[in-house]
Amino acid sequence: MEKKLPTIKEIAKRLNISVSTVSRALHDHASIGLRTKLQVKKLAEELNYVPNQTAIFFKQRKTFTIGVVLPNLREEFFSSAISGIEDTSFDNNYIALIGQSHDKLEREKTIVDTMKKHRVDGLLVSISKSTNTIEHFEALEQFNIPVVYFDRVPDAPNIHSVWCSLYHSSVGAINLLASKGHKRIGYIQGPSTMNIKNERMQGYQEGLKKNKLHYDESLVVTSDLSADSTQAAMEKLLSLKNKPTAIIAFNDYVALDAMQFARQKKIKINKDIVFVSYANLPVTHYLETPPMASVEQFPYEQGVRAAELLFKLIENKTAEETSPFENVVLYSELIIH
Amino acid sequence: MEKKLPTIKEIAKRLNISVSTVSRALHDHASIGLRTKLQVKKLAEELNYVPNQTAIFFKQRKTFTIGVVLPNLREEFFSSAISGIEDTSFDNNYIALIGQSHDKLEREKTIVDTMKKHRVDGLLVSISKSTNTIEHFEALEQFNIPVVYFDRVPDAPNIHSVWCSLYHSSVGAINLLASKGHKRIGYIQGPSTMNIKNERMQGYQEGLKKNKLHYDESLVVTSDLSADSTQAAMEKLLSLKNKPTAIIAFNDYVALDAMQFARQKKIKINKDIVFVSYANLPVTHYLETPPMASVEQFPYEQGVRAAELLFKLIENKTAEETSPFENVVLYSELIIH
DNA sequence: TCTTAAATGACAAACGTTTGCGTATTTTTT
DNA sequence: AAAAAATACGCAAACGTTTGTCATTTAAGA
Repeated sequence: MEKKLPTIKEIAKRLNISVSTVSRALHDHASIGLRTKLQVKKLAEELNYVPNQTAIFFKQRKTFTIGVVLPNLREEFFSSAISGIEDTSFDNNYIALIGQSHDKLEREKTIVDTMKKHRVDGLLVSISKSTNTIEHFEALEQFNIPVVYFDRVPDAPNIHSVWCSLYHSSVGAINLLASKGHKRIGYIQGPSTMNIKNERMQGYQEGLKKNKLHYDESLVVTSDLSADSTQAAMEKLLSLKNKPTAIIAFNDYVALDAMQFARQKKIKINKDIVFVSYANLPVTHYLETPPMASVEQFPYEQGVRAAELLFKLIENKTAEETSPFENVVLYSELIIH
Repeated sequence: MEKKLPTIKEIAKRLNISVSTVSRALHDHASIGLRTKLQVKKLAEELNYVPNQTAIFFKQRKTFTIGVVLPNLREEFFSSAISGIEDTSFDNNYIALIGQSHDKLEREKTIVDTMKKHRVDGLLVSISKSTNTIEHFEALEQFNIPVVYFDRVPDAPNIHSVWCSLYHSSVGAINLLASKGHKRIGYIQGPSTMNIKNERMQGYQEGLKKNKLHYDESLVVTSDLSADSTQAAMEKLLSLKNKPTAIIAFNDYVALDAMQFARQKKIKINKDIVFVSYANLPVTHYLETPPMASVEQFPYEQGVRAAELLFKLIENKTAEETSPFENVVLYSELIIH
């Protein structure tokens, strides 16, 4: 039996007053007498009345819900980010809907569609690897749904975004390595399909230049981030006549895979080859031979800032102000282990 | 300007037909002529019409939304679980709202309240460490909102749950260690406040008995799971006149902290002391000296099963069938590294 | 040609709230 | 004591859909 929940109407009927009076009484409206207010509240309590938010959402045209779409919740980076998003949402009385694109454009589109249907008040997005168009996000403008991109930000004008700049830390990594005497510095880069700024590479090149080191293309290899691919990339580096003595890895996982492979090849980590990587995952602190340094990208903080920006946009929207495009840049930090 | 979105009403007006006709046309109802259907669909397309789900949710009394409340999204265990939950929700056309209790009962209650307001169709819960009552969940029954607990399941009757049994793997861990000749096996247990079954301990004791080993209370120490607390626990174990040669740790993080502390004390991991722990985090595979074995608890799978069960309950509810309480038990696996 | 049935579509109620406006009663002011 | 103001509440519309019921048109059967 789908038993009906108590409504405002029910209360009105029992008390023989009108629904509007009940509604106002519940909201402590000034025009309702004290006696009535108390009566209404008492009965509401007794009946276990809870306002039907779906009705309210519908009427107010506001859901206090935001959508978060990102590639994969299992990646520590994203789960930290969403943790920040959830905390911020909680503080602002919003709640978050989640969707994983699994790096598939089609799925990303479906999710956006679902969230649109659910009439989210705003959207937080970290785009998938295969996202080569952001039309599906831009279409949300029609619906007055602001979008804030974070971390994996599309390279497009007129967007709101929060991301973490890796440029100076990348330069810093090279400085660090150069100061230790390294001259041959390899770089395992990520897949090129990613439609985002390539600050790691820019920093790498700039760092080399600053330290008067030669940029050698053979020292740059690519991994699709899978273990196999990373191994293949390492193999290339290790087969060079002039091997690198230091390697910068796209992220900690790549570094871990690379280090494991190196160990198999009887190479001593932090002696024969040192590593620097990105992300600064907590686990690296437990390693006996951790990467020499890691670039912290503050995922939690990014989540917080992105959510804050989104809420600002949502408020502004209601206030009928058009806000200019805002792009928040956090600065990564090179953490030396 | 809050520009109004196109509605069914708008379409009706433009086409000079009634809203009901438009609605039915859009739903391919049999009683609408082909001509009209095409006309309606064409105009809907042109206007970029999207049905207002909040109106539909409201009317249908169904939101196709589920709530997920768990302690912390940053923990790999939970982020994996929620990944499974999201994948399953996606396949079933549901979407998930998330809330982190941060192991605080008060916050857990607030979240449940918010989700109730949002009229979720069901709830997935992994209780917080400080949850000593489940009244706030039981109250959802009134609202016809089914609840499925997963992993951290309260020790209460008449609930639906999905969890992973650790008993046999715990026994198995002792068997493994005993077979390697270990006679002094320490155990770093988790906080006792957790209101859930203590299968690790039961397995520990049973394993000892089976292997005719003495249960020595001094070999059992407690950590609140923080690094400091784990270190203190280790200190106790290491200060015993008769030190353990093997240690079972509450989870991988505890093991990692313990191992790090042991290393500082110049103890050789896997030589002087071996570790066995729970969770089987991917990162342990990258360690030079990983725990000897780890108990895999299948968080992703738990999420999937819990979501599946919840959807079943939601459907049944609509079908007016009362389903008996269902408790799904997955079996952990002792993974030997 | 007349009756009947099928096809097509309009009307209106309902879902639970909020809110602008109007009205009746009471209180205050002069 | 009459007028003005404050107090307390009801009426009805609106938000965007879906759906049961009823009315009209068209086609088909005899």
